[in-house]
Amino acid sequence: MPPGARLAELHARVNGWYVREGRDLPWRDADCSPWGVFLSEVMAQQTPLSRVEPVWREWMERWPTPAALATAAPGDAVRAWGRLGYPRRALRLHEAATVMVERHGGNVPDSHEELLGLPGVGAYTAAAVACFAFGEPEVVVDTNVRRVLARAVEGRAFPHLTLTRAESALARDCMPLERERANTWNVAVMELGALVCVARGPRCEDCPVADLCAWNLAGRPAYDGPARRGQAWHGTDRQVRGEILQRLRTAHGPVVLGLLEDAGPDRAQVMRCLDSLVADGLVEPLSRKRFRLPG
DNA sequence: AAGCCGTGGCA
DNA sequence: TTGCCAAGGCT
Repeated sequence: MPPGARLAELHARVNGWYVREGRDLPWRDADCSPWGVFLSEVMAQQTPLSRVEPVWREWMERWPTPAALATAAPGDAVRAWGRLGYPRRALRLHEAATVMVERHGGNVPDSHEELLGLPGVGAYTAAAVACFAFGEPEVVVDTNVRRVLARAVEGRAFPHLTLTRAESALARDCMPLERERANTWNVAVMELGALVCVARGPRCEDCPVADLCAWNLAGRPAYDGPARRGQAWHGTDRQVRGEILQRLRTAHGPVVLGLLEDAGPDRAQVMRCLDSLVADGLVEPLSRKRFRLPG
């Protein structure tokens, strides 16, 4: 990307904006544990932070350390997950806590590589935890960062459908070299994407780099790439799985099959979804006709 | 590597 | 109402 002076200006503006406007989220507190950061990153996957915060507080109070969660039944994690969505994340969090106890002395590992070895942790989460919990200058690329760079640098309304090598390289090249600035930059760009450079209705009037933004300078041209295919919902297995799990969450003990069969209009589909939930470890069959969250 | 995996708010 | 989108990961 741009020559050094332009890049330095970008860093100064974005980092300065973040210091003024960044949200005071609990996992951003200086005294928040790495476990708290780890929890927040997994909960935030594909999930608005407004929904994450109350659940995060409950979990931190109930399971303040990896060891505490590892001691709980996986089903307790699934129930406490509530309706955050993608409940397999709750299961993986429980598994990750177990791995931390067994292989990392009960601590969240501090390297990108070790973090990547944990269930439910991919490139983004590993980088985010290494950076936000341990100060490592990893390249953090999430949907917000991708959108900000697509606009500010590439002059496009949205990034490509999938993360490309070129995008990762661009993100790396845009990061400040100095360690502390790099750490602030990572949160700051994400925050800018979350609050100002949003997907729909970007608030360019409030953007600290509007006069440096390639997309804004080009007159904010419309997105011209391939259509982003939205995911269907009504009638899908995901909807039925969600309904089955919700019934098990709200029940306190085992639930008989008869109370699950009408979780969707198609009984065959419901049975298929029940099987897939069992296969995923989200549901435990006590017999052919009684089910509960995994104990 | 495209498709699947929840849920709810907002335009 | 319908579709889009949200601090992605896994197969």
